[in-house]
Amino acid sequence: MRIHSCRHVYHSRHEDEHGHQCCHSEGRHGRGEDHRHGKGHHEHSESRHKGRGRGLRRLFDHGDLHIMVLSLVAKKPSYGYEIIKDIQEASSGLYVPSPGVIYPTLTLLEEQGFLESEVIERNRKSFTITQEGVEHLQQNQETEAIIFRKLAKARDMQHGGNLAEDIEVAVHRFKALLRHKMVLKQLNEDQTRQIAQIINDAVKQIEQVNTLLTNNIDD
DNA sequence: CGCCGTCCCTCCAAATACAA
DNA sequence: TTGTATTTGGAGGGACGGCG
Repeated sequence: MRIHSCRHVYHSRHEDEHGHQCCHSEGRHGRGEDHRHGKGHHEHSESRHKGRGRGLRRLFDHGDLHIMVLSLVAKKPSYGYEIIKDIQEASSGLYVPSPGVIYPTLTLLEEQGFLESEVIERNRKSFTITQEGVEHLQQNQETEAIIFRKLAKARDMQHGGNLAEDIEVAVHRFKALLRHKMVLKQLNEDQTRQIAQIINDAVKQIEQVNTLLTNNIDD
């Protein structure tokens, strides 16, 4: 999972309230991998946490996202962008799946016959759940319940919802300070090394905090 | 009307963890 | 060690709306 990093899935520029464009060129994105993984998706195991890790665990286990997407589409027909926003909202911004995750998932679910799509206005692909999808969702009610419990816990841990904002402010201050010092060439080689060490230590600590957090969510 | 910003989707390359 | 599954970021592009 990602703790609301400054990645901006499709974040528009105006959404960036401080006017800073944290990364990227334009808010557009990607496809994950092709959806060859046809078999054995939905078996459940707590021990499997694949993907880009660097010590950060995913919020969803293997196949959980499929159930989450099915569940959201079952409630109301949706298109990819809306599903991303729904999941972001449901997790209070703690987890924002990238388009490279959502679109292949939607395509896969469609290929499996659990969803069907229809191109609506503005070339959006609106997905609706099929009877097969409803049955599949019923068979995975327990998984669905676990997912929503995780999301509820994530919401609870948001301390009123401004956690991510606090982090962003801190990062902003940090960047401004560093930039200022570097631009003015106030850092010698030794100081630069020291700062790099501090940053690396901080990263380790943040990873530890995140591990604790995701473990709590799993409980 | 043209420019620009935004929305939405698709494709590609790559990183990472885990299983075989 | 290799293959697989999952996820990410970057890039490209069509459609649409607002504005000068």
